[in-house]
Amino acid sequence: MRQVRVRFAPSPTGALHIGGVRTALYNYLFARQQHGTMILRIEDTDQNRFVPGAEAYIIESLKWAGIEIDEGVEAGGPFAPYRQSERKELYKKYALQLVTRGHAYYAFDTEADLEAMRDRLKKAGVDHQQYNSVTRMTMRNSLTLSSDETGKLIQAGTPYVIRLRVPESGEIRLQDMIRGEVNVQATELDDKVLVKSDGMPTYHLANVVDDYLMEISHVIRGEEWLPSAPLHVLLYKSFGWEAEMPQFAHLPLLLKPDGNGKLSKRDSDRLGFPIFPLTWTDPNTGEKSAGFRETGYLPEALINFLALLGWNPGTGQELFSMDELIKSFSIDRIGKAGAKFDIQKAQWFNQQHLKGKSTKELAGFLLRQTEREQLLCTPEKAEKICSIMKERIAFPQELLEHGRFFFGVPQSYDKAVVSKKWNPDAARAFEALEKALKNVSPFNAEAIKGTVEKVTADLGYKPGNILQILRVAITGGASGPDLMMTLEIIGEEETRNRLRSAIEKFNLSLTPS
RNA sequence: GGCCCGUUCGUCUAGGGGUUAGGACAUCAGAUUUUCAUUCUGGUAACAGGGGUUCGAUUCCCCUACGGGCUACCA
Repeated sequence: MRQVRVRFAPSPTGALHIGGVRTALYNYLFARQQHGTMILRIEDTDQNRFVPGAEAYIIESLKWAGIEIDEGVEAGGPFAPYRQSERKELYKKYALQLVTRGHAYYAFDTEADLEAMRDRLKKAGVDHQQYNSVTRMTMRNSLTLSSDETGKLIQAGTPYVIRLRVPESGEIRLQDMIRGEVNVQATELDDKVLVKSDGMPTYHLANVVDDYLMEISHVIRGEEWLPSAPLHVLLYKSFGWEAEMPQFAHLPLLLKPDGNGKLSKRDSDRLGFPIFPLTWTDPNTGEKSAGFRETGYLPEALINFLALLGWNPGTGQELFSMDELIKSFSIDRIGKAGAKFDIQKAQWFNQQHLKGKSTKELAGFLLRQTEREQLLCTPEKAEKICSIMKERIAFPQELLEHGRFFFGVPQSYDKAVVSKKWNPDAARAFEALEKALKNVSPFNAEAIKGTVEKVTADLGYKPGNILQILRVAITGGASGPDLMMTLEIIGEEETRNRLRSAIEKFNLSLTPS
């Protein structure tokens, strides 16, 4: 068994898509489990689609997600450079090798020539209008031209591409780790361009050459590459690298939550959830797209969610840490069908992972939020708040969003509860409570509870009748964390203040002005 | 159009020739809770259709339908 070496090879054409994160994750899990190497290679062979900042974005995203790179653009390594644009000359050399061996050829056809050919075939009712073993003999290339003519054209600087010479017949078989055997007739393949007229390799050439050179053992990538996998196999054969050919695993795609099709950026805008790991601003349009990080997702939750989209451990376990995923992961438990992206499940994972955090960690989140808004909060208070808010939140920012009343008098009160529950009895209870609370020492939840019970009992009321309106008086809302703990955190003085001011305001709301 | 891949509750999925087809999210109901959330209990809900093979098919085979991907000098 050879040393496991896998690569994640995105092209820097924009923000890293969440599907890309999953592909990277599966590569990473496999690498770690097999004690192999995880490589990050940047496939920037299309200078037209290059987007500045995209590479840095990819690196930062992977870092945030906890996907560690052993070798690659930033990490370096024995096979540097890891950016294909910096390896340009290399590919040309290999392409020429193919030409020499008769597996590839020069083609001088212009855009118009190609179009004319496709038109002609279309009119003739041919199914695939491609540059292939039947059409190539009608085109301008080194197969139809004499070697003299070819040489002259190249000498003269005529633009040319190098195309793969696909065999006229035969079947190409490939063994996919997820899909089993996949066979394609050679006649279905076209003579793909290997080197473009700008001298850059196409994906197919660069990918195969680099995977060979970098000694990649397993190619784990999205299903969109399955149709061209036979072509890659053919390339390995043409180079004589069959023995070194990696094993392939083509992952099922991530689909739109509703309707059909691949998940795309548009869905994010349309349905209101992120599709990128980090917030991304398109440098060309200035358009901003939401990120999972900024939306409040924990990286471990996103990873957990993504891992289970297309793979399952077979044990029923749903909650995983990265280490657990590494232990349990296996390629043969990856499904074949595309998976719809369900943001609700992602939220659930976030909630679960948030629950798994210690109160101290959560307090850290809260402290950062209060700092940003310049609210006063001690670490002790933050921890107390977090301990009672913990079970109620799905996102860290909800700590403050749902707990704003810990830091100031409510700006408004739940009108429905006030009109329903505010009455002379409640007013009497409030007055009594305000006085009684003064003597509660220490001012803790238990003692407060006792006082509330005593006050209501003395007046002959049921606690249930005033507790809800009490909550509204303190927090403004009809729901929230444990009320007695809330009072403890707010403290005696502030509690009594809010009681007094509530009595005033509630009475006012009773008399219509 | 052609080629390739796929199809179990609304969603993610387990399972596999004979099962009450299991779990999770979502949803609904009940319990707990002063309330909300949590938690607990329970419910609704699926093998795309048609042919084979077989004593028996959701499971194996074929066809159809549907979905997806690819079909660039993009990756």
